[in-house]
Amino acid sequence: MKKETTNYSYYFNSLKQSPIFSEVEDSVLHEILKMFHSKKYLKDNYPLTSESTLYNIYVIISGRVEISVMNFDTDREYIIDILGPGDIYDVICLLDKKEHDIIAMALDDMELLVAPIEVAREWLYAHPDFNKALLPYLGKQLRYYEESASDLVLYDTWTRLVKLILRNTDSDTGKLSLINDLSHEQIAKMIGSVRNVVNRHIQDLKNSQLLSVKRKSLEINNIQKLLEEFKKRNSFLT
Amino acid sequence: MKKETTNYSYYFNSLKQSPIFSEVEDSVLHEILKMFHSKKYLKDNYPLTSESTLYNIYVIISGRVEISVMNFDTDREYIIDILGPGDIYDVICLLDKKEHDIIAMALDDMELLVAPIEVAREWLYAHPDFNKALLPYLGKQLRYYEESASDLVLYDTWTRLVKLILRNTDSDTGKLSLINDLSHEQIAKMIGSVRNVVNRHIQDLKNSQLLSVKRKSLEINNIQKLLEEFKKRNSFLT
DNA sequence: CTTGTTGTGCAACTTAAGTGGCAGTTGATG
DNA sequence: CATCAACTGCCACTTAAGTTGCACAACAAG
Repeated sequence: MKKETTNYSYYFNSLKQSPIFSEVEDSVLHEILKMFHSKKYLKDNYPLTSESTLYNIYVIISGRVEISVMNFDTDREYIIDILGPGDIYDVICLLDKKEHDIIAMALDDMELLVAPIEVAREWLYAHPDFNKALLPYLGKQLRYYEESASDLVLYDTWTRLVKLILRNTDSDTGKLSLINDLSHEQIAKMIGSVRNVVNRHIQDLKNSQLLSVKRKSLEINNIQKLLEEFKKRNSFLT
Repeated sequence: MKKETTNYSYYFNSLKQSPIFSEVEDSVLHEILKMFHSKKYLKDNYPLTSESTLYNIYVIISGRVEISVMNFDTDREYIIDILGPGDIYDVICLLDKKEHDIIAMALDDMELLVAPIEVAREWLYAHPDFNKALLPYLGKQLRYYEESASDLVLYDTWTRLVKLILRNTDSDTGKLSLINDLSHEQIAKMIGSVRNVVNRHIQDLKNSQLLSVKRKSLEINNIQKLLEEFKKRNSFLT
């Protein structure tokens, strides 16, 4: 992308806001942005195929991508993660150069930056700031995946659902973000369960006045009471 | 550790065999080894506390460590991973400096190398070879955790058990390694199930002549037949 | 050799979670 | 504004997986 490109400074500032690029010096960031070009995708499209991530690296500028895996024998699906602005994809391919067989679907209309992944690997050595900022990002990913697996084994579906809700609640406003507009089906796939079970729990939470439920929208009524109920069921988690 | 230390060359060669240090130049590796000292722990001890991993980094020279998490309300335990010679612990703390609350138990008598973790963080920048070798290691970890979570959602206990067995089978000798001497209880905790269920499946596999079972020992009788049975139950995994 | 501990096999049972089905609602689309 | 697809709420039902309990075997330690 050339400096003259329309929206150049918009993309530059977007990168600046990503934790991975924010520590990189402006001059280096201009250097890096040179190698990117922008792409747009519409909601419900599949912008990041397993093939393309072997050769390209993507930075999300706006919109969300749902990353999932399928069992085609049972038609069961598990949403591993939802990526948003500032996230890099696919970080695993960046590290080990192997194919990563997943399904990536756009949850919103999206803007991405794309660059050859081999070039991004060079940045790791040419730009220590980039390298240095990537490591904590990887740590966060490792913790997230590790906790996902642990939760699936150690907690029941009610607890996993409420953990998901609490994790995505803005502590200031008390509003849900990132998952606020998902269907029960999608929520179920995020916690490794099925729509029906999630719906049962949501009805219970609604009946105990803890949640307000509308089509594709959850809202916490009383976060204190919700936390209390959570602790009652899982006393050891303090 | 000084060059004069007994077993210095033994430790040096052990590091050389770890994928993370094998690419590091000898002179640099001597530099690195300077900062380590060795420690021994006996089977069934807890060598790596969550506290100690904030300040220290460990490299396993011999023996295995079982990494697990607990739900103290239900007494359920999940064995996240088993680390062996060449593995670093705790890689997550190395990346993000935060506490990692897990239980690490020695499965064998063990030798470890210990160094201050802050020093190891400096190596990342001082020694590009070390940095470069760490990244694929992190990629492997990410894939492993991601697959663990996916498996828990997408596959039944039989499939998870057989996947565990197959993953730990040496493709040359056909023998089990790493998990060969675990109890059914431990195997269950690795696949997120319970002893009783694992035992049921193992009896079935024994009755179909696929496994030989002794106390704390599993052996595959006919890997071809086992793979066939596996495919029959999970046709889409080719 | 005896004793105690840990691991294994097996059976009866309970239950959380998943399946299937359907009616009613909502919102998007032409 | 009529139609259709997607989402939701609620049933009754099934089942894989987990629980409890116990007898016996293997091994380790004194």
